[in-house]
Amino acid sequence: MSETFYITTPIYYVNDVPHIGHAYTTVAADVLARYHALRGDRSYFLTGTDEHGQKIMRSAEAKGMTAQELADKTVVNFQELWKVLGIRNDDFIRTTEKRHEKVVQAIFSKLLEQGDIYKGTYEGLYCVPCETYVPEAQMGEGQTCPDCGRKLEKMTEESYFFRLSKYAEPLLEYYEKNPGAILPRGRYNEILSFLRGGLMDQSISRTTIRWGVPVPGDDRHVVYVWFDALINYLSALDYPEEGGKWQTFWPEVRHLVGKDIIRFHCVIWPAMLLALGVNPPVRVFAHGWWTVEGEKMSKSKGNVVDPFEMVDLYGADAFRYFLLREVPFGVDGDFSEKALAQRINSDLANDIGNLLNRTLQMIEKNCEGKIPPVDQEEPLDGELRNFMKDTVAALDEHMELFAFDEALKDLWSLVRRGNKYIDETMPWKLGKEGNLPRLNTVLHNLCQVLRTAAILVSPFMPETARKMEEQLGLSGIFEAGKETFCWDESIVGASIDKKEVLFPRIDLKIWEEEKAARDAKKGLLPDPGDHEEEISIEDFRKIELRTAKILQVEVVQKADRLYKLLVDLGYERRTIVSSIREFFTPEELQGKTIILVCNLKPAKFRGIESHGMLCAAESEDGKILSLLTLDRDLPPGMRVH
RNA sequence: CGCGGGGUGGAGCAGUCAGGAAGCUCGUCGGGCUCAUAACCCGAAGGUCGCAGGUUCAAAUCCUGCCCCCGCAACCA
Repeated sequence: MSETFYITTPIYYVNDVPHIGHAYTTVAADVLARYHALRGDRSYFLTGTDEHGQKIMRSAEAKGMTAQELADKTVVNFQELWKVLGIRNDDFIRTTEKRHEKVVQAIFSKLLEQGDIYKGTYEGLYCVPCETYVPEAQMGEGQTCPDCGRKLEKMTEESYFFRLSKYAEPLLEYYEKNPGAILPRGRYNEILSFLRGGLMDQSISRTTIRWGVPVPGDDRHVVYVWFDALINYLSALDYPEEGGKWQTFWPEVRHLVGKDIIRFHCVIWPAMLLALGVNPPVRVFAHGWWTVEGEKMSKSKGNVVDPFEMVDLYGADAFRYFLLREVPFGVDGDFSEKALAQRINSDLANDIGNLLNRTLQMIEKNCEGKIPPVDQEEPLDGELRNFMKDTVAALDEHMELFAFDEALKDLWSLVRRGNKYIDETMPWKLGKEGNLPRLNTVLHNLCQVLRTAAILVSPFMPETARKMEEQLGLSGIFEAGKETFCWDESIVGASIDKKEVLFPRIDLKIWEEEKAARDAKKGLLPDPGDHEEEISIEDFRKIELRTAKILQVEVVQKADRLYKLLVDLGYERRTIVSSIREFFTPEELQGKTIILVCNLKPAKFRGIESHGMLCAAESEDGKILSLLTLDRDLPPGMRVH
């Protein structure tokens, strides 16, 4: 019995360059869609781009383009990435397409007509230069704009409103009946408590923005970008056309979203649908966010993960595998290239790659390159077969719950079972003993395991799965249907085609060097590693730093590197000893204002007591020393913070 | 009282909703094997489950209080 699934990602804002987050959601959706295809379900997988709104228009202007030109140019980044990542979406929708705009307008008109949209006035604090309303939560101190820091002004403008308030109750009722509609559970609770707090009507049009879908019959207004964007899920299915795809796939929806946009998808969107008389989505899943090497991803840190680069370096399949295996879907996780490299080694090279390789090698050697028949069964074989069955079932359950990491763990336990089976049966020994019937059986069983593994891994790593099929000398295994997932007698006699290993091991030593070289190229040096433990501001304040003027410089006798300096702090004069002779002449130092650590415990050098330490930066090779000085004039004795 | 996530053997995590012998991956150590990508298989060491109370026959799990970390106001999934 085949079911239908409509799988979506959010539509991505074309103002961005695609990063790991976009890749994550889209890969997850792709895996889901491929898995359903594998099971013989009918699935429809949509992704796309959100191209309207203020930000697009402004960055287009800055580049001397029209908004449409900018969108046309940047949408390609996403489409390219999906190609590179092996994403097999059924459709790609852009909110600037006619097919979308006309649906937005149709929905707007319908809701206006039935009173779910009404005209009112919007009041808020507005930043004139930025041309944007700033919600209270985002305002800077004293009602200033978070972007430009200027004072906000109270503005009133005409706006259309969506009667969201009316739907708090119906939504609550719906979710109480359908606890599976929002996953994971924590998000469900979050939305419920939000709904219990009641809802306010939402402004859904703007007169200050031009780049958007015009409000039908009132083109001083454009539809606000969120109202516009959400509708893509329906417009891509030809809603409300009679016989359109939406009638097949709605409401068996699986919306995959980031946790930040869950309110739009679990409150506003289903409310819009209820207003339209359409059932809310069956399931919205909010996944977590990635940090990078333990830190928040940000452009300024320069640590944004470029998916193109990752695919380039490690291959699309390994990247896809890592994203879904490393972290439970729905939880925040950390992306680290080293962790990726380690997973490639242990999971992909050692476990699955090696299992294929060693099995094929033995078939080549002992069976003339053809998958042998079952000649002599033993109890252990039945156990293996049961294990395969159990794996298929467990994986199916986990996929249903979007527990991709668990599903992969299930599959890997089978791969490990396969490796263990080799150890238990010792086929190389069977070969030497001439026990061919048993050897054939063992190798046959291993091919069954590999076939099953190829099938089950195919949604996650389509290219790898294809290679496995090819190397096993099989064909059509992904289309054969779920009844054949864990056994197919007809593989006997297939001519294997052993090729290069699936995943070569990464030499971590070499990898470290190459990584350092790459980072250097990006303008990032390798971390020197000599960091101190974190201190509090109180700790720092304990260090009394002051400006000090160098009055006199004397060479310290019987010491090659020391100067005795007399420094002026304004309120007192002190002697300090400093080992900077190889870097400066006395004349260079004379009269300079430096930064002095004043409360350092005095120490004796060559009999001279030093009452403080000057601050200087040293090059890595120790050849250059640079004194900390002031970039404008200040008298001595001033505190440094 | 802003909101949220988290604190479980060396590292990274699961387990907490529905209480019942502390689990997984990596790493370390020892052993086995030598078909295989120095890969595979087995075993061992290592944990007061952030702290303090409470409920219970029984608490990582439920309750109360506290401490610490990390996100959210910005390119953002």
